[in-house]
Amino acid sequence: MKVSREQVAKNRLNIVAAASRLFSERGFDAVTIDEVMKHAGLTRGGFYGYFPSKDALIAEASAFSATRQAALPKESFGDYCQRYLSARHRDNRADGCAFAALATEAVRQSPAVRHEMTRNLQQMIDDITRLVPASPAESRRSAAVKALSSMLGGLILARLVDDPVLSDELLAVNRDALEIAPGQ
Amino acid sequence: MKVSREQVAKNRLNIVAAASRLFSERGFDAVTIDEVMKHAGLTRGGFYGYFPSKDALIAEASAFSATRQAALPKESFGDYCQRYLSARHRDNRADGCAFAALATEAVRQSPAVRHEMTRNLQQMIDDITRLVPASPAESRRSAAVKALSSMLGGLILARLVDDPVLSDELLAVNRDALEIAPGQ
DNA sequence: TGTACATCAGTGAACGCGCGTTCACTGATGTAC
DNA sequence: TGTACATCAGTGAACGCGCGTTCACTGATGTAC
Repeated sequence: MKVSREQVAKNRLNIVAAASRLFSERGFDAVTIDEVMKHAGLTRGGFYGYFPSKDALIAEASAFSATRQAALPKESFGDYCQRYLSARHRDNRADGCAFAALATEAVRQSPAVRHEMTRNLQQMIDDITRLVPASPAESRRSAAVKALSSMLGGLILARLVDDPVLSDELLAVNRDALEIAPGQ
Repeated sequence: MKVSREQVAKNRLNIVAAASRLFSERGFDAVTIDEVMKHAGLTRGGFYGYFPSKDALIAEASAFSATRQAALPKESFGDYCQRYLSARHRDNRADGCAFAALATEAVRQSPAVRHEMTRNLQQMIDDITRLVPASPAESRRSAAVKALSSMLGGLILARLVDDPVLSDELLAVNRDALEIAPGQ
């Protein structure tokens, strides 16, 4: 069943996109090639026509996931922070920030994955730096790095905890901190 | 080869301690029962005399790891933060904070694991709350939650990134923020 | 433009490895007398 | 206190399942004439 060249391009994209979502939702190990291919509308065996290994897919999916949870074109710093630290983002790992979903396991993947993650983080820092209102005596970039760190930490903890009150507190406290601190 | 009762108690502790270190270092999935038992000085088959399953060990190891990276008895808030965001802590996952090592994968473990993690986090927040210098217009607890979030986020990102300069920046920026911000 | 054929994307069965788990056995512990 | 025996912690081989990966085959695509 050969397939047209455009279909091949679409299939490849579907595979990467499905993988990216599934990995964020359940982690690299728990997601099987079989599942990814099913979500992409194909079957297991076809996978190796697109990628030489699961590792290669993980690297590609890592690069792809940069697009998710990026700052919206005209979003303010405050809006971005509110959105990042929202209950909605906490409860939707699949479509959310890949760092918050995969950071502690990504470290142990191939060097290619860490490299893609690093590129994505650089990009994200740059984006936030552009958004962040300048505050006296500290560079915008430092403010961006600080904001990103606390948002990430807050979201990760809010997801981890099995106590809804504590989870909400973790989001709210960090949200408040970001609203006031940078003087926005 | 029956073994004395005290030896049994020691063995059990060794198993949990070895598991806790190994899990922090390489994640729950990558560590095998075989490895844990070898590190505890025993062999594979003996494991099921102590625990009904790997999941049960993970839960127990999660409870155990609370002791690691706790605040030292007479440590100041500043010292604690410096230590948490040190290159040494970044480069030593096995003995470091279990949240920073396992947070994103712990979410998907059994409810027991999440519950232990939640207990540990409550404890950690309480400890830091006691340490944190009061600052005007915000409760000590909020300051503790904020500090913990940014330390965790900063450390996780510093570990993830494959660029040593960026990694150091992530530690340093968050360290500086914590030194100044709470007015210490 | 139409036809014949080579290419190759996709299929699904099968392979093989690793790891969690089980089990029959061993021999030291600790209890009963 | 000493001896005989039951208990049971530990061993290591074996089982079985799941998943990454391979492979022979199929049939639609797209090229050559």
